[in-house]
Amino acid sequence: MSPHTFSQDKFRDMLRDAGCRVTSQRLLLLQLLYNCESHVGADDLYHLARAQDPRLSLSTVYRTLNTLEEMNLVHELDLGDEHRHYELAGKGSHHHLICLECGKITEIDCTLVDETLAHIEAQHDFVVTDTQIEFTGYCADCKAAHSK
Amino acid sequence: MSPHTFSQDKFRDMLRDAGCRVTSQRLLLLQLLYNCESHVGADDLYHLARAQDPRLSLSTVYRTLNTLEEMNLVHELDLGDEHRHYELAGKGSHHHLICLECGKITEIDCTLVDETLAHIEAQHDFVVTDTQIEFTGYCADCKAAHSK
DNA sequence: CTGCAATTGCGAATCATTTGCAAAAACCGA
DNA sequence: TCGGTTTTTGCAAATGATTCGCAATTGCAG
Repeated sequence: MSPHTFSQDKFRDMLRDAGCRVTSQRLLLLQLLYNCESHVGADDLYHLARAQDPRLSLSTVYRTLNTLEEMNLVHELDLGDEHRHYELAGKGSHHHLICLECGKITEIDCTLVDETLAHIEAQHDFVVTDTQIEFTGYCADCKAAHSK
Repeated sequence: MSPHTFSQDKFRDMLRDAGCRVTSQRLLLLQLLYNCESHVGADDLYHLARAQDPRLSLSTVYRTLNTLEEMNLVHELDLGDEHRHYELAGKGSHHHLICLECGKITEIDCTLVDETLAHIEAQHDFVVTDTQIEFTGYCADCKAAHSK
């Protein structure tokens, strides 16, 4: 039993409900995404996964991530970074503060966003299915150093 | 005189003020960015530019875009798309509605955003230098077709 | 006008992500 | 439980966007 093993049955059901096969690779990746405090890159996930299943390939990580995205089990984040990040759907918000100096990414929660969203939907006759908000700048630790 | 030729002198000054050399390539690219209704990809810009200067290279487009970004004359947008988009700083907001069906990107303006921003800065002791907000979903034209 | 440093163009390199294909697994029904 | 069928996997090679090395060209200060 690895640390933090989550009921595999839940993942099994999620996969079946979405009409796709339950494989050990998919279960493992879901498990890892679940254990992650927040978003991970495909490559990070690959290395984490290899620790438990050394035969798993990077293509499988990408393919699985795409599949999970299509069935809305994970969300894809396009941070300003050079590669995509992913997070299990339902965990945390999709709003981030990105520090230009140290690169730290902080997840934020903001009630005003819901209001904004309602406003947008009404005004533009648009159905919003996903929201991504990023504020780039300097975090508390770095802003002093930078303003100098 | 091409249509919409904007005072090249202004661009010339912007470049000089930023401490970099004024080249015909940079002026051309700035001009094109200025004429664009909104954001363009590097490749789009390359093709537009080749129409006027067939010897300009794609590397130059990328290099120029990066230079202009560093001096804050253009903003880089990371839409969910597979490649980056750019827009002249000061033009339009950085908030977009992206339709998952037809791919149309609509720029939006939202006053609530400023409020949200002030809130964030205060609460997280973070200095925001750039904001990027994306709402993904289905536009007026596509939502009927999709909900079926 | 001259010389040096910044910029360009070209092609080759890189990096993340995707794809083709044969082998391996999962699932459905008997 | 056992095949047969279909989906998934692993591997290696392909792709597409972006960057880099380097020699040739250009901008600009003196």
